[in-house]
Amino acid sequence: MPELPEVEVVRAGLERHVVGATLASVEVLHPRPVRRDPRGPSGFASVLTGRRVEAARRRGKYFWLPLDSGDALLGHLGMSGQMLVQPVGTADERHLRVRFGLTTGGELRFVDQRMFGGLSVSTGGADLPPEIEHIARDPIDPEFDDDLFVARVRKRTSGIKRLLLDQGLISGVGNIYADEALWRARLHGERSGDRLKRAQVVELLSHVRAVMGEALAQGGTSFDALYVNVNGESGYFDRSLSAYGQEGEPCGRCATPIRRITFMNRSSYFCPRCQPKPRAST
DNA sequence: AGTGGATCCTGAACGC
DNA sequence: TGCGTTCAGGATCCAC
Repeated sequence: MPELPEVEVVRAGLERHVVGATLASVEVLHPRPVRRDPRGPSGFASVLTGRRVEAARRRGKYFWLPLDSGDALLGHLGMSGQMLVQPVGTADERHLRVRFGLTTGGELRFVDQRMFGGLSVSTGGADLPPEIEHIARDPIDPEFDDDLFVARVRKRTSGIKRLLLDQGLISGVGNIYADEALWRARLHGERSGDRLKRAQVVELLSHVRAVMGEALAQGGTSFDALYVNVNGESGYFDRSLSAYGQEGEPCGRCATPIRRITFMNRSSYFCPRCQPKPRAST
């Protein structure tokens, strides 16, 4: 489940291994991953063929490769996507969806089991693809505006976990790191934004940064074989998790068993003692 | 405009 | 053994 640290590892891998190469061939093996591209699979392939990759950039969990045409190849890994650079002749991965032949030798491959991710060509999107203009900066971005984030959170009545997952407010935070940051901040995810003190939101933001920073230092999180970076190497961070996936395990602070509840059709893990559920009036 | 729930997708894990 | 159900979740879509 790639979150921002994993996507940054992928971006860095693309920068190192793909920038400077020309896409000599493009082969779409499944239409779904290019569903966002209005050109369709064949148009996607033809507009990319022969283009040179000039950079590798990222905002939140999106990455894009500006091209010598002024367009950009925009991508998102979804839940299970991978960008792999493989030698020519490497056996096809079971869920190989798109293959790019590179003039530098080797192939860039988009592999995605569940196909929540995808690729598309953004017209004139070299600087910031218009498709992702609504995505906020991430908290690692030097231009992230802390005061603006705090102010916006404190005007919203949604639960703080939903706000952390709102990519228009803050990008790059997924389910796992949201739970970890909330545990560190001792906040229940259902606490409404407008009822949090300014200092509570500031502290929560610092925990989000810390969790991301630790994951980035370790090369991203991996919980199963689904996430692999651009070279096919998995990152490991899972031993550091305090809340996510820890149902029934003792809280690291107070030893109360961690609980799991369903939220937005996914799981939320929290300590019922350190992170008390808000009362209806609070 | 903000809110909250549904939806997409595959395959591993689970229950009977 | 086999078949059906549940679960995982990022981003988008939609009704209110």
